[in-house]
Amino acid sequence: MRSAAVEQTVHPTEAIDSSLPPRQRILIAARDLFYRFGIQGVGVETIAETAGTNKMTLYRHFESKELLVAEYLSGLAAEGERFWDDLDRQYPGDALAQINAWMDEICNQKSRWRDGGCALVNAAIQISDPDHPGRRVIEQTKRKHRERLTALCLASGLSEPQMLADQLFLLVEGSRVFQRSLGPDGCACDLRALFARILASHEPLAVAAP
Amino acid sequence: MRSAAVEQTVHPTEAIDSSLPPRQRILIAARDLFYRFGIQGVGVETIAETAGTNKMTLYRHFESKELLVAEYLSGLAAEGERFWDDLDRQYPGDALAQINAWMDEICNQKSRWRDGGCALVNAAIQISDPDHPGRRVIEQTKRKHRERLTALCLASGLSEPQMLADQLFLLVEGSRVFQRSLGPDGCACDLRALFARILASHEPLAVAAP
DNA sequence: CAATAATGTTACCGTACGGTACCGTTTGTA
DNA sequence: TACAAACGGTACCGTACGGTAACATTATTG
Repeated sequence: MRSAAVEQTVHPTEAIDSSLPPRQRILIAARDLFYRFGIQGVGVETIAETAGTNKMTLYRHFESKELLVAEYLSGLAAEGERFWDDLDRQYPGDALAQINAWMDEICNQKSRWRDGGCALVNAAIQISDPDHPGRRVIEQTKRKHRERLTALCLASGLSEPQMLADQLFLLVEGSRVFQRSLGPDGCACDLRALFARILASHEPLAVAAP
Repeated sequence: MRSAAVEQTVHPTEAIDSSLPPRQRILIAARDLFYRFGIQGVGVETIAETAGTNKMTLYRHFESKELLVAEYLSGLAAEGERFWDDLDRQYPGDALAQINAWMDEICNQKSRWRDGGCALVNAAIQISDPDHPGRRVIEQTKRKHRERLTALCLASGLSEPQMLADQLFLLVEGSRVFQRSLGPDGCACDLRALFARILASHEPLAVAAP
């Protein structure tokens, strides 16, 4: 990343709360910058400066850039986990409601995810080294998310639950990555309609045409 | 990319036909290396050496790395276009057969695409600069592929063709990117079964349970 | 206050990269 | 054979990056 790219950006990385401990500020900065400019597109120096500190302090908290990346990804994983847990807490025992809430959350992306795709997927593509410590995090997290959705579908009483889960899961993965391919102005597909259609086609009682 | 990474790779980039003109060899090398190690993960020097030439000759044929990347992407786009054209030539007028052949091709990935996801998607994620000359190629190509699939679905006589197309398209995008998130050993979903299920649910005559 | 830990500052090292200048060598072709 | 175009080789420039050393400064805490 040319340091110029930081300055000219529309979101100049709104100042990070300077009362936070440096380590946390660094993670916040890393999260923002890695997501916007890519892992290889951001240098540690830029991260430190964005965090209101310097490279030395960064290296006192993180052994290497690789491990900083791994912790960045772990943070995303934890956030995802929290999201699923909240769903379960919000609609306990009601799998279908949880699925619907999950879909709503996906459609209202702007809040939790920005329009640059799934950060874990992006990282998976930006990290070519198979031994990178972040890869484990990505693989485990993605696997777990799929399993949680599968469990919900199984509990929902809908037909062919495994297929339903895969269909929904891949649809979301595809939708987010397609958005990224089209650029910020490219209008993607109508996810809400697709969700509804898929759910309907998995209704346990076969709904025949009138 | 550490040059060590090239040596230790299992596929040491099987030698490129040295009778080809340098420009073509460079594009072949670039295609292989960009795909395996990422665009930012490969230096021009490595590309030139892999192509059996040197950096100077590379810069005699390509103004900059950016433009080399753009041409790399254009090559992928052209190949995709050829694929769709071949489909139409192979099953002229039979949209459903073309759709099925497309699905087969996707499922037999290993031939045309390797197991590292769609190169265009990967590039879209690896290129953060919105003014990169490769972005136009990516956006146009992805849009066009979606349109071609939509056209086929419209001509197929299946119900709700636009939704069907989006469902299939996003499913494929998601499947390939999910594979990348899981790593080479992670078993993905059963695409064939999902395809069949989706097609069945779009049969124009409502098929009721017996 | 004293002592210790955490942070800031600056300078630096080694390496890799994108890109270019210069010159020698091959190749094709009139 | 002669000449021009294309190619190979090498050295180099400027910059950026990951990472470290050494020291000054501030906070904590007893």
